[in-house]
Amino acid sequence: MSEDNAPEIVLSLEIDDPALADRLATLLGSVAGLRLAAPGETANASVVARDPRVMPDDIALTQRELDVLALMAEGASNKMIARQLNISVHTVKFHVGSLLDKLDATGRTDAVAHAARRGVIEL
Amino acid sequence: MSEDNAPEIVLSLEIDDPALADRLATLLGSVAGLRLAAPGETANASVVARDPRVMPDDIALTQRELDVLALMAEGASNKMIARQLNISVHTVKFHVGSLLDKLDATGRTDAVAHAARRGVIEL
DNA sequence: GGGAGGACTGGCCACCCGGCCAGTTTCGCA
DNA sequence: TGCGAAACTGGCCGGGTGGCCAGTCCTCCC
Repeated sequence: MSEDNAPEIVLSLEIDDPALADRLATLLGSVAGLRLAAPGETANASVVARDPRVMPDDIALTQRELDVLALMAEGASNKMIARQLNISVHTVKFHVGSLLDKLDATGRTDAVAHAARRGVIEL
Repeated sequence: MSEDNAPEIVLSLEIDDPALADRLATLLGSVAGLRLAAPGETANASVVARDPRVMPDDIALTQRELDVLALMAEGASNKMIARQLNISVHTVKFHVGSLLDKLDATGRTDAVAHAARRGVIEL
């Protein structure tokens, strides 16, 4: 591997959709410095795809709500989210309120748990 | 792209090891037909790396902390947890404090997210 | 017997959270 | 051209949260 001392990255595929798995295998198979794991081989990382069936009725969250939700799941406070998204704390609270409403949650912790449960977000 | 009607595959990276994440981002970023997800964006698939070093073992939580953690994941407030466990709110806050410390979390939401990520609790 | 750790409780306090009220702009759609 | 939806902002306020201090019990173990 010449002067490149970094070893190959071994990737395993955990894809439900056969078509997507095939496309990814093709795309990733031709990348130098990267290799797909042999059956049973321990990989450095896995490519996982959540089955679309798990997301029955996406609870119609807006893009902004999704942004806020993602940051909430990181444990960010309203102030941090506001800074991150370049909006005011009030706007964050507005979106959080909508989130609590749509996700039928009693607080931000509950909202993140519900969202993770129904696959809206990935922890 | 010509006759290739297949849309881009959007990949999100969930890698603990910064170095590995960086290498993967570089490698995957130059693959045609494939794109890395923007923050908060919903991806077709995720590249996850469970680094053994990052997961030392179960973080030695006491039974009481596990009780509190489970109720926290249900979105329960300190007052609710106290009632449920027949202890005072002060004791709940004491356990929550230990949880935040052991899970390296900034708040209760972050704590349940971390716990769920490393399999301490099941959502 | 004495030390260590866990579980438990209390007070105090700054800050955060969520809900309420109010308003604005922009966009698409009927 | 109006009308709703989405995004955004503000003030106000009760209650929740988390960090600090303090203490008491109990059990396990050296």
